[in-house]
Amino acid sequence: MDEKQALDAFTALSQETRLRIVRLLVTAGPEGMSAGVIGEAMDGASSSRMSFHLGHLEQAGLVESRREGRSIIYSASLIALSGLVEFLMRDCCQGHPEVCNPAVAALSSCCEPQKGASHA
Amino acid sequence: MDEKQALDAFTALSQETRLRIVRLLVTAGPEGMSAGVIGEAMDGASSSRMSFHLGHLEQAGLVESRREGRSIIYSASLIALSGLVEFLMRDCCQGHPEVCNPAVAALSSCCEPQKGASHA
DNA sequence: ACAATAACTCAACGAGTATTGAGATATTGA
DNA sequence: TCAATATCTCAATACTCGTTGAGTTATTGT
Repeated sequence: MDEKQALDAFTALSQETRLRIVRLLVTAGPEGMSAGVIGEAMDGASSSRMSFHLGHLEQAGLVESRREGRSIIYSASLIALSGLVEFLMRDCCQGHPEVCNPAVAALSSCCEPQKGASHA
Repeated sequence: MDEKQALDAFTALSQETRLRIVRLLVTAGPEGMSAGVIGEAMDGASSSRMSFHLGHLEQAGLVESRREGRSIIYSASLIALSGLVEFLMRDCCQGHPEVCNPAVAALSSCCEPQKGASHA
């Protein structure tokens, strides 16, 4: 994750519809959701609007897509989201681990950390 | 952290100068840096430009300021950054902890997690 | 092949944003 | 109080972004 990628990701996340899409796809997990189903969840957004935002998110690397029949299925890229978090918080505790730990605790609360997870 | 706060934060982070300021302040820790010193680190940005971006970041809740003599000292709000991460990644592993752990590992690598940290 | 469904592409409009430069406010030391 | 330093405020400009509506491409079942 370099600065340009991070800027693209934050730009993508700074728009209401796109932020909602990403959060929806984060909860949807690896199976993802079709563009049409996502559009209905976004107050019935038009197809061109969904296409614009989903394309934006894909170009920013935050979501991935695959075709399944007539539908295109989108899913969140957890790798990209992790990289973004790491980019933003890198070197957050130079000499002060206590100011950084709230972020670790917040993210750890999402799921039980497995001690075996490798450390990029 | 609600949706509006998150959108403001991502908007603030989606601009090159502001993203650099936040990352600089994250590494600077709680002591922070003066507006002038930050401006010099931003390729000598003009004072009005720094004021605009620092004000934007403060309004978004990502940085805090205090006056010290003639200078105004800015520091990153780790609480806000943690809240943002948690908002983005909430419910990231419904039934699939393995897809969420890379994010935890990325952030944990920032500093050694202390097992005592309370879990918001 | 044809019709229906799902999603994408494109051009145009209106709204919001970053930068600049000049000027104003706050603090300090002599 | 005066000059110097540090930062903020404001108006004008150019730039970027989101939405809309019409049209296009891809896939499926008959």
